[in-house]
Amino acid sequence: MTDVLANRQQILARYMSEHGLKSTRQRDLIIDTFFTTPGHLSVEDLWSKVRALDQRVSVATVYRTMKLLSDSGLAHARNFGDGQTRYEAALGREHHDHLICTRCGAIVEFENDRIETLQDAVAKKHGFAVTSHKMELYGLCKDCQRTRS
Amino acid sequence: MTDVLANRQQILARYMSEHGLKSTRQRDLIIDTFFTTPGHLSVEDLWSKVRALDQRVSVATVYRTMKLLSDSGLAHARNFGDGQTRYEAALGREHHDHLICTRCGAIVEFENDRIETLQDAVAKKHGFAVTSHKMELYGLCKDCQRTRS
DNA sequence: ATACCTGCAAATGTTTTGCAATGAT
DNA sequence: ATCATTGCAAAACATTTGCAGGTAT
Repeated sequence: MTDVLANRQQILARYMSEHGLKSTRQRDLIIDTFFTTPGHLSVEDLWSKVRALDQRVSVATVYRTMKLLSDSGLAHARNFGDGQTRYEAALGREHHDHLICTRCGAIVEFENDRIETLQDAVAKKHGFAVTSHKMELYGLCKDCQRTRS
Repeated sequence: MTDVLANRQQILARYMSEHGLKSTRQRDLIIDTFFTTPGHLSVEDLWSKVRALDQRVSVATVYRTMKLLSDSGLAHARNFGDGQTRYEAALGREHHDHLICTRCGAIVEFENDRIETLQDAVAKKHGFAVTSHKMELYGLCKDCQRTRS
């Protein structure tokens, strides 16, 4: 876990110096808050958490910072069909996919190596050099199947 | 092929009568254009095609009609990360997934039953009743790998 | 006649951007 | 000093919606 943290900071530091980016109060706070909050955060979610700690941070900066993290590869942008982009930490995590409950919005993560293997085979067959992929299964979670409202 | 067409019209007719919907010049033209155009159309794409045939059709109506087709199950809404919703015909087609070239935007469709089977198993393991799913592989297509611009 | 539909323009919700001021190195 | 970064408000998008007039059955 310490390794992951050190690794992340290293990647971020390198990325920032390579791109002439600076460390600022807002940036640091946003990045810190993002990486210490589990889940799939929308910019709005993240903004409200950040503002609880420092009210002098604008949404625009949160958008800009998350784009930065996304470009540097430290965060992944996800789109679960609710109209807003959500971000999740990318480093020190295995690749995984999602089950999404269409009633309550619950998101469950899962990994399946055999699916990944098959995906690679498919890509190869079509001559694609795949750099990323996403897979989402939509339906009703256990609880929502019970509660037929 | 004739079966598919007949089947589609039947489903649509039933859906429309069940929901008290009417057949109109705009609606018919939009639906017709949509089903006779292959590919993954954005509303903007579809609108421009429709307007070439009848300039008196507004975007709003195209949006409303595509939502209707989507609700009736005759079209699937897709989101490939370029910011607009794309629609594809749903009937008379096997379920399939997509390979998307991140440079030229090419979209290749594929099917893989073994992946589907594994997806079902995953969902079952987590107690989900899956109603739909999507899987997208992003990368460079054969041509774009060659042309390193 | 009675709903339903349409076009239009205004509204929405999310994300981006121009700009002058501020901040980091 | 220099150049990146910020907040703000305005702009940009894709999409939705209210409403008055038009249309299918």
